[in-house]
Amino acid sequence: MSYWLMKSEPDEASIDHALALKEKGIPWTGVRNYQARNFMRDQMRIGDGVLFYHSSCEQPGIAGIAEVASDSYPDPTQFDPQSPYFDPKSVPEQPRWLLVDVRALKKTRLISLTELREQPELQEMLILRRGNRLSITPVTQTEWDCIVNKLVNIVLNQPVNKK
DNA sequence: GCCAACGTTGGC
DNA sequence: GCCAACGTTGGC
Repeated sequence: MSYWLMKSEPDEASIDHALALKEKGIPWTGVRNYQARNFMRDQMRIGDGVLFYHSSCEQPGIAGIAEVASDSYPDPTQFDPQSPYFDPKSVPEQPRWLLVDVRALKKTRLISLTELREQPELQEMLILRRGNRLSITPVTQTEWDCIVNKLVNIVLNQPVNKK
């Protein structure tokens, strides 16, 4: 079991959108980076903890707690010519892009990058590294504990990532 | 809108 | 397979 940080532009899929679809989760469409795809394809497991991050917006930061809700499967938007995520080079026989469903568990107060940078436990966090653009990054147990227990300080009804 | 960082493309 | 040019990301 692992932990992840996943970036979403709130205009497209905010924590509120995700919470509205809580039961089934939201399909994490639009990842078009091989490294991020490989995380979903090779390493994510149902029940993994997810830090739901709002990016490219007025207040970037962690906005909620979620969990991986499905195995990986082909991203349908790659085959849709009307979609901004359409990839003409991908064919259904051999889909290039995969996604997982993400189920939102809790909306949190917004944890800004500034606040994250202040934490000694988070000095090595990938999202805080200069120039990091990866939309999906692994999060360590220490980083998860710091954010969930110390900064957010919430009790999850349904514990993430505990069997 | 700037720009650093880094991924992708394509000519050779 | 190299690598310069170009495109994208995303905080500020």
